Amino acid sequence: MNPSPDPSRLVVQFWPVADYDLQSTLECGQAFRWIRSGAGWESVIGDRWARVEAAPGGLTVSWTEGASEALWLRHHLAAGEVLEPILATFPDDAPLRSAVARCRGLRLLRQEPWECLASFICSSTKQIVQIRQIVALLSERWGHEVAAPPGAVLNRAFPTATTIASAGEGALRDCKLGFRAPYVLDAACRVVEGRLDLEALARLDTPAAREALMKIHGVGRKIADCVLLFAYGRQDAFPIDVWVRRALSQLYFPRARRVTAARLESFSESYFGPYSGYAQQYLFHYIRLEAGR
DNA sequence: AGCCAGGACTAAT
DNA sequence: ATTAGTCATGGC
Repeated sequence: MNPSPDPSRLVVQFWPVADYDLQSTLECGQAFRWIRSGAGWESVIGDRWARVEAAPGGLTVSWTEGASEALWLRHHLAAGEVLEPILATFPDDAPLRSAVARCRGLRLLRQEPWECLASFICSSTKQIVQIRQIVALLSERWGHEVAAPPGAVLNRAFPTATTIASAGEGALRDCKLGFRAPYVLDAACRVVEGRLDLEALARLDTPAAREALMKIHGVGRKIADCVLLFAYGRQDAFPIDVWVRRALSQLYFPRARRVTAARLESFSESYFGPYSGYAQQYLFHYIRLEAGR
C-alpha cells in the first residue's frame, strides 16, 4: 500500500506574492504541522505533501501531486489574498501599529476543519511546542502515508475522524493528550456518526456555527473561535486566550486593576472592525515575540 | 522547585 | 452569574 514516491513528479514553482511573512505565518501558533526543513517548511495539507520557502518577491513552493496549479495549497496559504486592504481596516492605535510593524505579512491560513478542531481541542492548557508534539505523534501513529519525495521530514496525513474514533482513549493518551483524550474521541465519534457535520458548518452564520462547535465536550468559546477563524475563514471570530487577554488588558486597559472576560469580549466585538480575527493574530504574535526577548 | 501553558468542566456559592 | 478545584504533562 506504499504510494511509491516518484521524485520525477515533484513540482517546483515560484509564486509572486507581496506582503508575505512566511515565518510569522507558519510559526505564530495558528497551525501546528508546518515543520522546518532547511531554509523552508514542510507539511501535509489534507492528504498532499507540500514544501514552502520564502523567496524575493514571493514564495517557492513544491508539491508532488496534481502537476498543474495546486489551488489547494494556494488556498491553504492564502497566497491569493491581498493584505493591504485588510490591514487598512485595523484601528489606528499604538498597539496595532507596533504589531504590524513587527510582523507585517503574517497571514491567516485556511486549515482543514477536522484537523483544526482536533488540534485545538488538544491545545487546552498546553504550550505551542507541546501541541506540535501531540499533533506529530497522532499523525505518525495514526495518519496514512502520502506521496512525498525522498528525504521528506514528514509523509503522513493528520488522522481522519474515523481513525481516531476507532483508536480508543488509551491510544490517544499514549500520544500525550492526557485529559483531552476523551474530548478528541467524542469529537471524532460525533463526526463519524453524523451528529457533527463539519461541511454543513460552513453554511451556518458565525453564531450558529459557534454554538454547534461548543456542543462538543472540551470545546468552549475560545477553541470554537479558533476553529471558526482558522478553518472556516470567519475573520470576525476573536479567540481570547491567556496571551490575548494579557495583551488586551495591558495595551487597552492599562489603568484597570482587573478586566472581566465579558468586558474584553464586548470590546473585541466592537473595536477591531470586520477583520478583528486578523488583528487578534497580530496582537497574539506580537506580544509573544515581545515576551520572548 | 514551582509556575505556567492558545481551557473547559463541574460543583459550590 | 461568578468562583475554586480539577484535569495531564512538560518547558522553563
